Amino acid sequence: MSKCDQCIVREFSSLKALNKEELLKMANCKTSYIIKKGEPIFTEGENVNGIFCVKDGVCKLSKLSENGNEQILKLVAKGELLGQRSMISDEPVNLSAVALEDMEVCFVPKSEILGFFNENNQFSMNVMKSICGDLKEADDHLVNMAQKSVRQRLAETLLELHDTFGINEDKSLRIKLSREEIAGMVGTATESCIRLLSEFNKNGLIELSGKKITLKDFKKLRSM
Amino acid sequence: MSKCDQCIVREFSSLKALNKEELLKMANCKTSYIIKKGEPIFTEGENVNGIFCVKDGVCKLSKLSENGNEQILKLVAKGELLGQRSMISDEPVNLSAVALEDMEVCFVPKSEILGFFNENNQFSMNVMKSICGDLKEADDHLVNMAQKSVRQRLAETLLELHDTFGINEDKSLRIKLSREEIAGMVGTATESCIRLLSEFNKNGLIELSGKKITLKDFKKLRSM
DNA sequence: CTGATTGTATGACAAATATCATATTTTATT
DNA sequence: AATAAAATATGATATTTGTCATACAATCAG
Repeated sequence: MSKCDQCIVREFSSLKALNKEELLKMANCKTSYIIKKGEPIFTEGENVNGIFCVKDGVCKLSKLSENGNEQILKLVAKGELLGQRSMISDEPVNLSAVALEDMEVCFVPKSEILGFFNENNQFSMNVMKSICGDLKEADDHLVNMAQKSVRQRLAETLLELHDTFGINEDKSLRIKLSREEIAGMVGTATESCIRLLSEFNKNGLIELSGKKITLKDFKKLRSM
Repeated sequence: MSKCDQCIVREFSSLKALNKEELLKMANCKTSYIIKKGEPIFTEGENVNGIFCVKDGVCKLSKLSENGNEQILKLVAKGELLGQRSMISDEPVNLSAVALEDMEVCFVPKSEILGFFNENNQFSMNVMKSICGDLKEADDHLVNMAQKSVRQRLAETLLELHDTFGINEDKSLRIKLSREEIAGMVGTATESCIRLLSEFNKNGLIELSGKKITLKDFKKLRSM
C-alpha cells in the first residue's frame, strides 16, 4: 500500500493541510483504483460516501440534460479531489465523472475525511475554499453560457484547454476530446461545433489535422 | 439595538446553530441598514468583509457579462445570508446585490463570523452545506442555460418565481420584476422575453395585465 | 395637469443555431 | 486486409433568437 505523504494530490489539494499522522491514517484506509479511458468513476445519482483523489489522468464532470444531451461542466486533472460537495451535503453526487484517459485514483471514505474535518481546522478551511472556488467558477461559467454566442464559447473553451492542459511537442492541444465532447463543453450541437471548428480552421485561428487541434491566432481567439 | 435571537434570519439560515451567547455577541457588533428598492447592497468587485443577513425584502444577485448585459444568477429572499462565499474565499464579491423591494438587512463583520467558525462546528458545517447547495444549484442552472431553449428557460423561470415567492390574492406573481429583469434571469434579449411572454399569454399559459403576471396552465409550462 | 422619460409591445429583418440528410474519413473488429 | 462501426465533415433547410425601428402605455417631475 503506497503512502500518501508524497502523493501529488497532497501537494496540490486541500490535503496539504494534513500532518504526517493524519496522512498515515489516510494511507491505511484508502483504496486505489485504475480507471480505463471511457470508464466512469461515479455516475449522477450514485451514493459515493467519500472522496476520490486524482493521482493521474483527466476526467470529465458531466450531467445529462432533460433532452438527453451531455453537458460537461468541468474537466478534472491530476492533483485534484472529486466528490467533496456530495460528501459535505450528504447527498448523492449530482454529476458523473468519466475518465478521458487512463486514470489512477484513490478513494478515501467519508468517515475518515469528516474526522480530519473536526480535528484540523486548516483542512476544513481548505475544503471550503476549494468549494467556494468551484462556486465562483460555476457562476462565471453560467454567465458565459447565458450571454455569449456559441462561437465565443468555443473560442474560450479552446483557450481554456490550452491553458489548463498544455500542448504536445507539435504544439497541438494535449488533451484529447471528441467533437461531441467539445460540443458538450460548449453547450451546442455536435454539428455546430464541427462547423465552427472548420470555420476557425479556414480563418487561420486554429489548425485541424485529424483529431489534433492546434491554436494559431491566440489574439483573435481571445478577442472574439 | 435589536436582538438576534428572535430574528427570522436566525431561524432559516446557518445561524440557527449559534447559541444564546454567540447571538448576543453578534447583536452587539452588527449594523442594521434600510435599503431602498433599486439600491445596491454591494457591487461586483467590492470588498465586503462580512456577511449580510436579509431580514426583509428580496434582492437580485447579478453579474455584468462582457458585452454589458446583466445576468441575474439568483434572487435572495428574507431569511437568507449574503456574501458567504466572498468571506470564506477572502476575495472581493463576484456578484452585485441590488434590492428589488425595500429591504432590511444586517451586516456582521467577518472577524465575528470567523470566530464562530472556529468555536462552533455545527455553524461552520451549516455554512459549508449552504455553499454546497448553491454550487449544486449553479451546476443545474448552468446545464439549463446551455441545453434549453429560451422558451423553456422562461417557462421554468416563471414557475420558479411562483414556487419561491408565491402569489397575491388575485393569483398574480407576488414578486415584481421588470421585463428586462426577467430577461436577465432567463439570459435573453428583453425584446425576446417580451415576445415570448406575449406568446404565452396568447396561448393561455399565462395572463398578462399591466405588470402583473398570472400563471394559468402549470402543466403546459412544466412540460415545455 | 402636462410634457418628458422610461418601460412595454410589436413588426421587419438578419444572424445564429439546430436539425436532418448524406458523404467521407477514421478507427475498431474479425 | 476487409468489413463494419463510429467519428468527422458538409450541404440544405427550418427554427430560434437577436437587432433595429417604431408605436404605445405607464410613470414621474415640475
